[in-house]
Amino acid sequence: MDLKTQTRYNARAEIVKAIAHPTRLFIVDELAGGEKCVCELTKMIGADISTVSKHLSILKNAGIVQIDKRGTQVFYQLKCPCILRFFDCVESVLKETAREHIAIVD
Amino acid sequence: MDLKTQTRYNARAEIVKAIAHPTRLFIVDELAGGEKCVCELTKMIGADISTVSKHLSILKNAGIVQIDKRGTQVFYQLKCPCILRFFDCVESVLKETAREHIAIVD
DNA sequence: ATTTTTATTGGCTATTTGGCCAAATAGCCA
DNA sequence: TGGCTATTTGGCCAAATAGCCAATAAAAAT
Repeated sequence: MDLKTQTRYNARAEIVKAIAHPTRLFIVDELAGGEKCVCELTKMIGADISTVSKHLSILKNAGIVQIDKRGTQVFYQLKCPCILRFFDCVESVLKETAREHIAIVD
Repeated sequence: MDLKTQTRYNARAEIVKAIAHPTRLFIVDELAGGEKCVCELTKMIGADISTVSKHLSILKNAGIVQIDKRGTQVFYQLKCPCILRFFDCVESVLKETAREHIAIVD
């Protein structure tokens, strides 16, 4: 694998890694319904606000979300809703795996 | 966030984490063109075969690939080619980010 | 001007991940 | 059987990740 190919896959992996966390998947799913501020997300998630803020900055640095500051609040919104289509695929992997496990038991 | 929701997102994250690595993204991309055995992939990747084998087992445990043993070789193939569609989205995030960076310089 | 609210950053620890090497396993052929 | 090839597994270490708390920043309200 040459350097250029490697660099390309590194860049892609950075983006995938950004959503490879339960909390961040949840955030992306929530943002699908429209922008939310940090405190709203924090309430839903139930972790420390500093933790949620760090998750959001990971998503922002990956270019997946963008921010809009209004007053003391910061609103996050999805930049590429195409990510949501991927969730259907993840879901189908889960369903297929579940089906196979059932088949073994039966 | 209740326990059930948390469990659901944990399961999803396991799958996303499985492809959140440059080498594993490369493997998935290669398998898009048809099954490959461990040694073929190892040659392309240029890492230790044990390293490649571990990457493959991560993909297998996540339910993304399946194996077919023939003789001494183990062939891996994509189980859910829908993952490939997601790559287009990753690519568009990268392009958009690049465009913004250029806009700052201009 | 001080306080309050909202959010980010730094520091710390615990855990997970990724890579290599060495050892073990499994099938094939002489 | 013994040797060869292909693959997996275990052990170890270095690096990255995730979470909390405390400290800081910035805008709004009193």
